[in-house]
Amino acid sequence: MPELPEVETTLRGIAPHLRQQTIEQVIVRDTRLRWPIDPAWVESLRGQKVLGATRRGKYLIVELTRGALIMHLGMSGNLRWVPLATPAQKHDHVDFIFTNQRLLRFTDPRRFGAILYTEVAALLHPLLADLGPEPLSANFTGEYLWQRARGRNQAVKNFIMDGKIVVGVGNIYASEALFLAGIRPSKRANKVSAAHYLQLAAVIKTVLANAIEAGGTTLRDFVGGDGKPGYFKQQLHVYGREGEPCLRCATIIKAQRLGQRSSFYCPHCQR
DNA sequence: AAATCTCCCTGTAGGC
DNA sequence: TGCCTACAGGGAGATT
Repeated sequence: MPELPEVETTLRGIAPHLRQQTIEQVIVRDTRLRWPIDPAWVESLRGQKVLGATRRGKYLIVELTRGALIMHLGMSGNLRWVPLATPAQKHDHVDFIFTNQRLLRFTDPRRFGAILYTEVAALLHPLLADLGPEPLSANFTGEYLWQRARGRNQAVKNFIMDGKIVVGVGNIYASEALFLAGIRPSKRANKVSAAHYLQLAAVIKTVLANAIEAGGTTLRDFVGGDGKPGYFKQQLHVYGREGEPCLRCATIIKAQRLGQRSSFYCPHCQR
């Protein structure tokens, strides 16, 4: 399921062939994504040139001559290059065809994903305007996390999964980062020490960077912009390992639901 | 303001 | 084999 590393992997896969290309045609087979796709702006895409592609949190932004596409992969989405005229399969909802005869295809079985168009600066869009810092940027630090945690009584796992605090940390990497930092997921955010937040910020950066390096985590059906799966699953320490021994101390990994999400931790390594 | 809850959706796994 | 149910989860929006 796409978290920040999977979105970054997608971006890196699609970006090289996007730049300076002109949209020739957009085929929408199903408008029913997170928000319905509006046929009015779909038509306005024709003839627009791609100025660049970026990422903000888990949102992909494709800057065009007169606006920008904002895309989200949701739970099960992927965006990848396929050979022109590849027959559309079930859940292949949108095709972008460029004048160089390349085909960018958006697939999303669960349809939690989104494709939006904005004529103002994408970063000012309501969905993006209030997002927290990028975890891999220099202004995301342990000091910042500790400051934001003052007065926060929620579980630290939910705290770091809040996009207003920091973007891109989803359920898998939150569990992994808390394991690597030795912090129990259920610990109240305002009870975590400043020293532990320094650790936490550092491991969030490394776990995300390593996952990007591995091409993301493919649990079931994720593929990057080049259509290939990611290999970070092999490096997961606790996620999905309930009942199995901790890789560090052999204590049995436990699962616990926090904020309607399953969380995994080692009772011995994480306090 | 902060925290929690509900909902959107389909594929898969497990029980019978 | 098929039917049924539970579960997975990003995150916006509503509610507490």
